[in-house]
Amino acid sequence: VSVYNALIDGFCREKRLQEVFRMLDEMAQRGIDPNAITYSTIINCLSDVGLVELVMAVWGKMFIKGCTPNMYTFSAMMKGFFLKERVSEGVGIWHRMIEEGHVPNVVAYNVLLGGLCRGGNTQKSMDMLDEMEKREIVPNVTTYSVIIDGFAKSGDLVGASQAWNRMVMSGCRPNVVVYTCMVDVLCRNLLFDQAHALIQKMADDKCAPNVITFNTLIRGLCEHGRVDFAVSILDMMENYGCSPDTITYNELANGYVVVGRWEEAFQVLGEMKEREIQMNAVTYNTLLHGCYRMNLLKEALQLVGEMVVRGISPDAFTYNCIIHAYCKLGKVNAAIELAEGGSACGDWKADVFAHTHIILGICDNFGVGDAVSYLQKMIEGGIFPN
RNA sequence: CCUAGCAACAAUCUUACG
Repeated sequence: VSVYNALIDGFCREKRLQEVFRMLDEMAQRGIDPNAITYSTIINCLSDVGLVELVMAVWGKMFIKGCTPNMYTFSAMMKGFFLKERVSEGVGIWHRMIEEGHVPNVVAYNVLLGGLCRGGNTQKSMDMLDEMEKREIVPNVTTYSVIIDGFAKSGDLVGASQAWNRMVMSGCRPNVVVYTCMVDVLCRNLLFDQAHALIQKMADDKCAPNVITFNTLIRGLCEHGRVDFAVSILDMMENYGCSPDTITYNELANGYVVVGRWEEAFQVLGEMKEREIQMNAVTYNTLLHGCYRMNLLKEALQLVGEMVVRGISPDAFTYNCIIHAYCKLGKVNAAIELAEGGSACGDWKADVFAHTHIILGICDNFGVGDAVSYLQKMIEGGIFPN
């Protein structure tokens, strides 16, 4: 079993699901019973890729085979529901775990708190710290980072600060992740100078900022039109011995797009090539979006061509951006053709975003009546309107 | 009794409408 578990774990890390299930079959053929580790590994993997239905199928099969879930299994299950925002089902797993007499550990709590935060209940997750104390489970730095990130995502600086204080009071030392969450919440409150200062402070705290910390600040600045300030952060990074990565440059390109400075956005692409920073689909999608905003159709087509030549596959963002452009130009039929002719588009299938663009396009060009029938067709096609 | 051995948690980029 351990050998198979190790193999399954390897395939899981590479997201090679067919092989994972092939291993399971092979085990059955050889009469080797999967154990809780096997199921936990698989459920965790499926949860990570968002296949909740499959998760539930494996979970059910585990019971049929007479295998009992342990803490790892329950945590992996919860994570699967939470990542899909199915909070009540995740909490249901939690209660079942308790009922079956398991005493949750820190990791299980961290998963639960993360789920509550995702569901918009960050305050509740903060209150759970009391419950943890009662059960004599000591929150760790991950616990606090989950909560602080929850507050950060809703822009709640007061909440984040309270969680931070509680962390410090409990004697838990912040690490780079927690600091980065604080940088994030400061940025969301437009307190860029404080975010900048915090990065300097963390170094004194024997906690070196990393590329994610800087990217967080750069993203905040770019999002709010402060792209020049963002560019200056590159120097700061250098001082801290931190090299910009693909995401850094993608953010800067987007920063220029946001303020309509498309030439400089393209210069970012040039710089990436010069410095041999790997471009990815996001890089091209960002510029593509910029092109359409600025009505640069020739450049847009060139970009798609360059993308393909470099072996970067267009993804849903790419297709949706093209569909959006077609609709804006009144070429709704071309958009529909692209959405329906998924054959030439690899794995891609039109999603809610694509259909929404088309519906808006139909409204503008053919009237609401046709849009309603299109919506009807979309629903019949299994895509639910949001 | 000792030792070894497989699994679970956190932060950063791009698309519609608002």
